[in-house]
Amino acid sequence: MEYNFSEIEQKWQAEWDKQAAYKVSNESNKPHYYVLDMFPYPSGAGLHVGHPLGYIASDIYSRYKRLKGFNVLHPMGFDAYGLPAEQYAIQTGQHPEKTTNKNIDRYIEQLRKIGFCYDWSRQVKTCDPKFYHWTQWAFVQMYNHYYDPVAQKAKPIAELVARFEKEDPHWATLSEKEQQERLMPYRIAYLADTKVNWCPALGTVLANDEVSEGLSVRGGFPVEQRVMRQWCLRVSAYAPRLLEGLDRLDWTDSLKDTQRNWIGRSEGAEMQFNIKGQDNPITIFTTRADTVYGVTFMVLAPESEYVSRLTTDEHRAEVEEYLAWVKRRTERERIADRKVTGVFTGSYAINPLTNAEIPIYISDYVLSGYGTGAIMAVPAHDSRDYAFAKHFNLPVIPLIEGADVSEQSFDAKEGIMMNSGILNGLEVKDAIAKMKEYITNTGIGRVTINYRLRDAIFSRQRYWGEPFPIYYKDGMPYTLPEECLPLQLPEVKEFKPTATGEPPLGHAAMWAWDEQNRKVVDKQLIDNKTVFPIELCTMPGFAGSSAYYLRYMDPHNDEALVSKQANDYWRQVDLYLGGSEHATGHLIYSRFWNKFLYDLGLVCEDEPFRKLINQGMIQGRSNFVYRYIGEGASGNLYISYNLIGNPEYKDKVQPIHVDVNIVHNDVLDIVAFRNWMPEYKNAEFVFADGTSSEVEDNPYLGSAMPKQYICGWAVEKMSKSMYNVVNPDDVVAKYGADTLRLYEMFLGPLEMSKPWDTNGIDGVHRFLKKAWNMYENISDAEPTAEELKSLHKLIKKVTWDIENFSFNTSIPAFMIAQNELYTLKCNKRAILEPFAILLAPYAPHIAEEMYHRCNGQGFVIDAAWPECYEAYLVEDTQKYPVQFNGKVRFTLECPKDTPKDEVEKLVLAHEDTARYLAGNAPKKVIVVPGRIVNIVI
RNA sequence: GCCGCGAUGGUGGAAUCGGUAGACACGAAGGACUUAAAAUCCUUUGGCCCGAAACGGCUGUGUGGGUUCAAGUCCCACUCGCGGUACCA
Repeated sequence: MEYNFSEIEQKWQAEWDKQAAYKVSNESNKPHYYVLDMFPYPSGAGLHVGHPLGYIASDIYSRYKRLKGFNVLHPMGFDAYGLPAEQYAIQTGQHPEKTTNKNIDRYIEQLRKIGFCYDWSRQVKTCDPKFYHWTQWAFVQMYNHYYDPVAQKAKPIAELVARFEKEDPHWATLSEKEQQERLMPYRIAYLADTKVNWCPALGTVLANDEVSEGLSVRGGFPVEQRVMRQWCLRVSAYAPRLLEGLDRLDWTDSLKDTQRNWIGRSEGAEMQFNIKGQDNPITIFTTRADTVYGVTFMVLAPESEYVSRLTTDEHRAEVEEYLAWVKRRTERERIADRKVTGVFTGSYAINPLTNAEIPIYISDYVLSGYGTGAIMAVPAHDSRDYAFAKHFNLPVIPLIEGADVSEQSFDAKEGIMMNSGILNGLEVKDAIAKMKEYITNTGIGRVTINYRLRDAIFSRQRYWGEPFPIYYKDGMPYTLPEECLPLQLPEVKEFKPTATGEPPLGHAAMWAWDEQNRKVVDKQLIDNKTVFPIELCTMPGFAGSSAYYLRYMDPHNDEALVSKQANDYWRQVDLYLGGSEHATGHLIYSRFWNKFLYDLGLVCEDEPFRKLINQGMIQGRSNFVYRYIGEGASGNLYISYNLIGNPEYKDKVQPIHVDVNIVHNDVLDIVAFRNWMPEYKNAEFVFADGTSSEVEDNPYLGSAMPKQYICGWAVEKMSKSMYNVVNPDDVVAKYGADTLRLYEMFLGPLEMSKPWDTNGIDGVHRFLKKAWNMYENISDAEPTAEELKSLHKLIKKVTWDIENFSFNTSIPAFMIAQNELYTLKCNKRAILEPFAILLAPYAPHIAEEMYHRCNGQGFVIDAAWPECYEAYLVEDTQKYPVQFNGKVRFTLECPKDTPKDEVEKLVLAHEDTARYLAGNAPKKVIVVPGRIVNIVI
């Protein structure tokens, strides 16, 4: 009976569809479990074999949970807004919606072939007005709330207004515009002039997590700093809760650490330094209050608000020149060229403890966005201050005993203080505490906590994103009424910025808000009395992905993002799978967004993702042919990889990428190679045996055997240009979805990055074939002890593996069990039916067919997970009582038919162990698996 | 620089609580079947050594130390690789 995988897979996929086997209900008396994959951005290239890795893992877990009797929510959708579709639209004029939908269709088709148990009826896509309705709605809520730092939660802006009305007699006298301006800095979604990452090539601003080393993450274009009026989200207000919440999550330590670093909590103190000849002091932030006696200068960030006040007339020209120079530099230049620069302001500060006069400088190594944008410089104990001091010849005062600061600073937070007045003789840790106490008591400063996490810039000067439900009246923003949402993305003639530099929505004709009639109208009607302009920016990519997991709970609800009942039932994502690259972006924003909704009482859990697993990246495994470029080279001759180290070819070959799809087990298909590209049409080879003739005479009948050309290989990123992209469709066509699923898991631990190497897929395919063959003539006979042992070993192992996400080690267990059962010629239903159920999460199609061959009723996906009975696993052993040195009596457990002299040998072999055990008097210790030594004294 | 992770045969990897290192698979070599090939099946496969034979000996998990009756696993120092982050005061 042949294993016809494509027939089996098509049959069961159709059957599951027909019976809506994966449709999930929100009403069930079963326990609930929510398994989620990070939804993909549907790129034009389609899925490659790396994408499904996490999906397969989560699918296995979902199916297992279902077999364990849970009502499992396992949905899939699409993060449909994104730059590539818009860039493509600018180049080709094709509407991004069209290309996006096309890509989504392709993704769905590819995903369906792999046999995932998604409830497709719950599919979401972020560019659907029914979906972004709730993205816009959440934004409106953020606009209408402020963060109360005392209560540590978001509250309606109306409460703030009420407070102003009550406490501030001025409030009533303010104009509406003035009132709005006053409220703006409190709102959770607010407009502000901020320094942003502007990417000229993309024509948009980017969030911090979208920039890496001065280049945009998408596209790698240079980014520069600019001050612009932008929508921002007050993520920083949630920093303490985002940090604290990590302790309650079942995430890996490395991911939590990444988030902790990104949030960047640091305890320190703000201190005030008086300015010589001025009334107002300046405030600095430091974590080293203990070093205040060693301050020899102060430094301001170039953008600091103190700069203009502290610059004296005689230094003004020099300062302005420096500021202009700093402004001209791109972020990238600043990172690449880190030489010491700076300029003296002409002013002096007074050290509050020593009363020394210390010069105030400006330098771009101080950042305006962190702390107060001004520092006290302690060159002896900070390497950056040290470099600055050396460059400008400023004094260095060592504060820690025994620290040599003649060559470099001593940055470590340890040692005994000296030259430090009241702190002398104290350990650094105690000195910090004492100085904090001192400055608090004297009013010089106060203890504060600083966070590195900044507010998220929420505007994008792009077309393909969610429009802001905002219009402008008298220069101030107003939200559209909630019942008018969603504000649909309008059509535009062009996807580029307008001639006047407005974002692409500037091209939209129907883009004005008629306040009285509550509808979108032609922008020519704008009169700023009843008809107003609408916001031209759109929301960033993370807007739609921040709460999508809630939408799956109740995807067709037109009244709310998610109903109270649906949210109360599913609560939160129990298991979330995705790449670790989202650690500082999506996973922060989602947590923030969820906490905000929690504050509003709209969701019942304040953390969205209880357990999170990062699957590793699948890298490409490229293959190479080696073109001969030595003497007399025709440019047409390719040397087999095993020969390129030989003297005649060494350093005379050039590696060339070859399509991995025409290479099998590193052996090149030479016919396919010649047909691959015209330039290889006449390719000639030196084969693995060192000869050039393509065939070998066959001793039988003189027919010809082709010879082998071996390709080299390397691990690289999976990409078209390296010709190492493997398409899951091809693998499914050749081996079947079940083999693909099994093999992706077999490749290695889920969380590790590893190259995709098709070599070896035959192994798991063979396993399925062999397993399949056991299901030919099924008997009702009673299983033997051996058969039961084999099965229950497998149950124990596979159950453990799935619960611990160690999917890769299950496949060998299946192979071993299959082998044992095959050797026992086992064809018994009592064994084979549970075997099929165990296999079902991994290889659902073949398992379904196997299950039905055992006369299983219904679907295998609804069967009950078999239970492991330890009684079947007991080793067949016998106990031998032994005397040792006349003092210690122990029982040796070993296989039943071990001869007597063998037992004695075993005892002697463990003499040391026995002696040790006797001395420490333990009860029972495993010496060697299967041979247990019980010591009784 | 800082934080995190990793290093085991020709290859991917296993060893789940400190207890027979190399499971399982690929590849390779040899064999069976076959006119031949594919498919399938069987044997061998970390290295070295002794031997007529073996349930034989030695060595072996990046390097150097340590703890332990026992270390791939724990501790210290280092080397290399990967990922994140970077003037965060």
